[in-house]
Amino acid sequence: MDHPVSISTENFIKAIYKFEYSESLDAKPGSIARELGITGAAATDMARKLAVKKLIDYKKYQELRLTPSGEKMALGIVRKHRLWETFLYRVLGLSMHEIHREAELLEHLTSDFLAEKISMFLGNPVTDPHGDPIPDEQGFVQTDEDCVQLSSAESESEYEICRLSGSDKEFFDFCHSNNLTVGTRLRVVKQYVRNRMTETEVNNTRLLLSADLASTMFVKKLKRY
Amino acid sequence: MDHPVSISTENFIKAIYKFEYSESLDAKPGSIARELGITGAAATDMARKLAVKKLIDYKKYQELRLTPSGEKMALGIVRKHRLWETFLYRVLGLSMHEIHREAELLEHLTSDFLAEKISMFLGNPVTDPHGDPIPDEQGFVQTDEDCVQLSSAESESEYEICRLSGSDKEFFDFCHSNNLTVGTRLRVVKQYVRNRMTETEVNNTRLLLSADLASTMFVKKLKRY
DNA sequence: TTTATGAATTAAGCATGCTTAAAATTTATT
DNA sequence: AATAAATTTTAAGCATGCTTAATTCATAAA
Repeated sequence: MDHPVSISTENFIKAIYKFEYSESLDAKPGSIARELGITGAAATDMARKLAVKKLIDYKKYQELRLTPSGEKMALGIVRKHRLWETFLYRVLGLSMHEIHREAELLEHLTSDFLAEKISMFLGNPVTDPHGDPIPDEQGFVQTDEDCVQLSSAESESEYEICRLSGSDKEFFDFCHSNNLTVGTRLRVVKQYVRNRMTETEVNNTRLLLSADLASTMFVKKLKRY
Repeated sequence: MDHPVSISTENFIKAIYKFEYSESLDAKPGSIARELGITGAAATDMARKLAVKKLIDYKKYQELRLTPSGEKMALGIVRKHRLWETFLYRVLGLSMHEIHREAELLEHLTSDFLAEKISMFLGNPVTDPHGDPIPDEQGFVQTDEDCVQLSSAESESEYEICRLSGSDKEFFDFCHSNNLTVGTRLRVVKQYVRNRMTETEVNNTRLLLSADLASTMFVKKLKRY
């Protein structure tokens, strides 16, 4: 009953998953197409096919939504992706942007069997090096409710970085040169809603971050004791 | 100049490579098709396409032969396969038949970059757990000239197993239950050429091996001092 | 409310990698 | 050497995953 699917399908499902749970992005064919580097026509086409396979719910001109079985598939892919990232980072010592690039490929040809072996080897980690949660074997994600996108954090409050979900080298170069890592403390100065920017103070430096950037960074309110 | 190729193409190239250097197998479309589980028609079709891409030399009704660039590609895939096998065996502790199954998939989505990292991590090994040689980065294979297929070994001579190139569970079950590992000593009693069988004596036991089996086992003449 | 703009959809077409069925060719057998 | 058997090739067809171009639809602006 568990027919294997193509790499294209897996990437499509993964993109929908990503967009479904993003506040700033919608899961319409156009966005998915942009994400995957294909035309909108191809995305519509794929949407129809995946609907037939009961992996997504699809009504014309509406947003794409994963069915339970589609979501299960997405979580399986995300699990493999993040396990590989953790493994490549911890064991082979690859850098943050390298692990993403390699995991992006390996995730598709990794058996459930191998994923378990990797997970066990790593001591069944619950987050990857970015701080992103790793779904468990049953697809259960341990979400940190206190963790919000920096772009929607409260002004004039103290936070601690809990996830840096970016993937490209530029992102990590930026983080590195500003001493931004998981655990770094910062203060949200002001949200410029209209201009889609977030002003923060980190290490005595003011940073004005675009919403695109600020939405890949997750923060948690700092509780002082 | 180094266009990426599909997984189907990689497997096809790899099959030709395997058959080209096998004494008992020919590299004609039919054999390749059988190996890959596709029809002969599909194999002929693919042969024409790969010839256009200058990866193989192909003349109708003739054996398929890799061009230098095809061979380079084959060696790259074999390198990744054997590096993964070694890695999965040593690091994750998978068994002999499991490493083959997983490496068979991973090899196709492994970048040259990652292959180097794995190789370095392992201390640039020159053979995998089967004893098969791992081509180096430039595609150079360190072949052991003394190592021959058991099926073509000399009668009434003492040998030592240097490679067990099988891949399926049954093969390793057989090896295990007869105490056959790399390094095991054996005596070739007689080659039954017509009936394609090899008679050996190992651990005081007579074994009659089919040519199919005996050609996946490589042995080296024992030099006594 | 009408219209303009952007997005989604449909339609037609193409390359890949297969299939089955029929024809051509080689190889083996007698 | 003639014929039978096996293999290879060709031909036609199909699903996948894309493309471009034309069309339809939704929405936001006038």
